[in-house]
Amino acid sequence: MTKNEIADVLGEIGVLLELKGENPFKIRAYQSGAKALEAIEEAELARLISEEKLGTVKGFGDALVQKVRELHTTGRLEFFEKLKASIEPGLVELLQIPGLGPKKIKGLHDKLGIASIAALNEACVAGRVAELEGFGEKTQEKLLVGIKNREAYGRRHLWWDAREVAELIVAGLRALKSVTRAEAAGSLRRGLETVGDLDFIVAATEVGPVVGWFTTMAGVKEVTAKGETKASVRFESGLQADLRIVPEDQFVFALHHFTGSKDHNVQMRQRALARGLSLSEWGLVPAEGEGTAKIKAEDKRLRTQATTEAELFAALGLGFIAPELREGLGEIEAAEAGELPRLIEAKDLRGAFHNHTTASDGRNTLNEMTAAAEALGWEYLGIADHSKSSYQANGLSEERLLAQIDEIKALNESKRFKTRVFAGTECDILTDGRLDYEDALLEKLDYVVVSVHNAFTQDEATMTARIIRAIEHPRTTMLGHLTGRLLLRRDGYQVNAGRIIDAAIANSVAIELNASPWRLDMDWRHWRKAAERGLLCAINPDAHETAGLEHVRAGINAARKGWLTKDQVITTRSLSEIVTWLRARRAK
DNA sequence: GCCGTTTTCGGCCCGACTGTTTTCAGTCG
Repeated sequence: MTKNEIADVLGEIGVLLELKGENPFKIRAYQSGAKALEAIEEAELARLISEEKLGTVKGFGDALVQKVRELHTTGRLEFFEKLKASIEPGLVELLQIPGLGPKKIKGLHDKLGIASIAALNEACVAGRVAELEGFGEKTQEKLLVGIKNREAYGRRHLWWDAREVAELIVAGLRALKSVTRAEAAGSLRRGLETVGDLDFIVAATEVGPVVGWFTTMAGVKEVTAKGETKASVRFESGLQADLRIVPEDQFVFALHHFTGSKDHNVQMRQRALARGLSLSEWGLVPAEGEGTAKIKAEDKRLRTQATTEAELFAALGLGFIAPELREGLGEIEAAEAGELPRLIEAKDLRGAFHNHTTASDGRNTLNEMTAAAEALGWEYLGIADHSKSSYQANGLSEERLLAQIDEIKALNESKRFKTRVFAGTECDILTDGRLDYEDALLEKLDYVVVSVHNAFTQDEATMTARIIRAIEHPRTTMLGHLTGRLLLRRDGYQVNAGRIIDAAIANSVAIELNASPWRLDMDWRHWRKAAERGLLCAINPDAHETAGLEHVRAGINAARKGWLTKDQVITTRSLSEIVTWLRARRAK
């Protein structure tokens, strides 16, 4: 069984144990085990298991080591199967209804036999839920609303879309007279590829006008909460936004708390406790110990003062941890050791390689795309239109590609733009791993991006071998979207990422971080280790129109989440360095 | 189930909110 499949099983065990009313810390152990597993590479896991070293990884004790080993070697886990059989499958989906946790679900199941959302809906409508002990009219009403909202608004939103909305809201909040500070927090600030809802933290001298503006801004469909210090609204799109207003001296603590992630916060609080301090959204105060009086949060003399997050981290002996790194994946240890990466920034980018024009399925011409790249200050723009087999995308025949090469050559010679254009292709990887053009034609190009666009249902071994064969082709420069996933729409094809990364490193082929907001592929979770081992990243917007070039911003985000530095990203290099790099690759 | 400058047991992050109760359990972030 693969690493990700094992992680899924561990996560599922956590959910099932939750429904069983198990010890929350046991549940957490499974969940953190699942998460830790995701951060390990496939081959690394195999090595740890065969050398019996998995137990040395933080979070894996005897029980988890045994279970992971059983799953890895046999693909099954008796414990899991028995557990699954002991719980009605419908109960799991009930956890998705806000207000329902394991205890209430157990009550509903034991007393009313409810084991599905449909059955819950029926019981609520019939008024049977309100009669239960521990439930009431209001709970019943809330559950009905929750069921309805789940259907209408249950989905997450692309980071890109959420960011657009959030930037307008932050600007609006900052423009209010009583607002001294305003920031977006949550998974949006951490740059996660999809966002559940928006969180805004505001410091203000007066609460009323802020809540008033927030609940009446354009696009608000429904005000779901409105109080003294917080408010929640829902937009037409289904996106929900929460506002929290705090005194100025608490702003940094609230911002840090609501930025999360949860795992990061847990580790930060543990660290605080180890130093005799208690960290919360309200501040950093001496922890209550045996026999000491309860610390009043209002006692300012005891509170740590911080006006920036850097000061908050410093108070716990840490360097500033960028929001993108706050996933509880080792950033605190790195900060303590002074080994945080100097993360790539948007201004570091000098160009990109994977872009389309009207020659295939793009919506802007070569000239328009080049003008747009020049406006962004890019030193170079790579054009990689689809190859002939991508018939649905108007892929280029040999003749048309040759004509495009000439067109690009003429454009460069005309010196019409400061931006240098490279002639490339997004060459289909055929089902058996061969490339879609003959070598003689590929020779004429500055570079070659290879991508999978068909036969998505091949099994993992076949797909992996197919891609590796393409990577081993001497003319291949970089691999396009590793999995072909479309966020919130479809999963990627099955690939063994570890083996493909190995092959790319061995063949000096870069892997693309496709910056299209609905791709962000290869996933940020792979990048840290892959880059440490020497894999080069190319942040490519996969632009199909001029506006699409700006998607590199989403790619920068994902790269930062993957701990990438400027040096690890080829598209930060200058034009002359790129020319040298491409020439060296062609000579290999 | 994990873990150890309070180490092999007894902790494990913290506080608000809600709805239900009449002092608090459950849920949420």
